[in-house]
Amino acid sequence: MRIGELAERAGTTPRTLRYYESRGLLPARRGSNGYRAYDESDLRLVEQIKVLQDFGFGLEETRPFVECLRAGHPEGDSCPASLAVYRRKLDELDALIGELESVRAKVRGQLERAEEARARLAAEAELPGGPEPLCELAEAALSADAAVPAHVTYENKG
Amino acid sequence: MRIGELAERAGTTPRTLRYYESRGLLPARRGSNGYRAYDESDLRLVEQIKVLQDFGFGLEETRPFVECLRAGHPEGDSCPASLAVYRRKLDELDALIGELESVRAKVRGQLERAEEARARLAAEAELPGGPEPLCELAEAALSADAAVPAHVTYENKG
DNA sequence: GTAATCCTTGACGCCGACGTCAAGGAAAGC
DNA sequence: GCTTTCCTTGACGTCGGCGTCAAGGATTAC
Repeated sequence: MRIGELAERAGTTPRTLRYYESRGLLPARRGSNGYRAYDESDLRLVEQIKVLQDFGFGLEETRPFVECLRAGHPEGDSCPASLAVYRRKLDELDALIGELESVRAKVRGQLERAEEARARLAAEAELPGGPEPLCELAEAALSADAAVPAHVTYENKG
Repeated sequence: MRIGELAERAGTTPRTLRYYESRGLLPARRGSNGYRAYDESDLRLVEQIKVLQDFGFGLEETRPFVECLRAGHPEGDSCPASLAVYRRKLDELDALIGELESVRAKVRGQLERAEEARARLAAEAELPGGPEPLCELAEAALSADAAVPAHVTYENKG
């Protein structure tokens, strides 16, 4: 099997497979014409990498699984090193999820506080003798130096 | 206030502040010597950006907050555009957290399955007439072509 | 005065996992 | 034989948010 077929069967691209090879994850035999030659076991390697990538594993983290398979084990996670990666990833996931939930709570708190503040301002505006109700955009336009910035200069690009 | 002082007071670096300016987030007046000149209101802008960055907001997502402050509003989230960003971020966070929890469940399942498989193999090895207990590493070393790859070729680096 | 520190702009580096383009050889269909 | 498709290597581009270095001018401390 050549690189194009392996890529198609694995649902990826030749470029990706060459990249894996460059990282030492997917060594390839060569035919007499210089073309890379793969077999079914290579398909398993690529599939293993794909599954882990979908889990959010970095390429380096897939290495123990790939080497486990290449060593002849039935599954990529038949080796202790792979299990260690699983456990480390679970810890990372727990930490990350915890942080994200903390952030979500804070953002939600900010949103609620800001909405309440706006509601208060709106209520005051309704009251007789309240402040002039200024349009959001109009307010911005009132101060001259706060006009739309036309200077947007991107780095290294003009 | 010059850029170094503002950076220090905001807990960031001059490079970062120049970067914000290049993105149109933090316009700076200039002194007669060409130095950037900032005041307390600029410190508020930078602090607003920092808070949102800590929440995981991208720089572009902080723009409505910064423009809101620059328009003279009391808070960066006093404007509807900022609230919209809050809501969008909450949705993104919910989606992301959900995905991560799904991945965590899958990884945990994989870990448990793999641990169970190893336990079964260990138990079989204990039984009389069971298979030869092969060392994890020894097994890998047995197949010659699966030896440690010494070819690790990094892209564009040798 | 002079050395140390601050400021300026410009430009390249970094990380990760590839995408994309280029120049050229091999293979496959007709 | 000819065209199209596939393969090869090499090298630059992408995205975000800066870090870091370079060359040179301004300010400040002593």
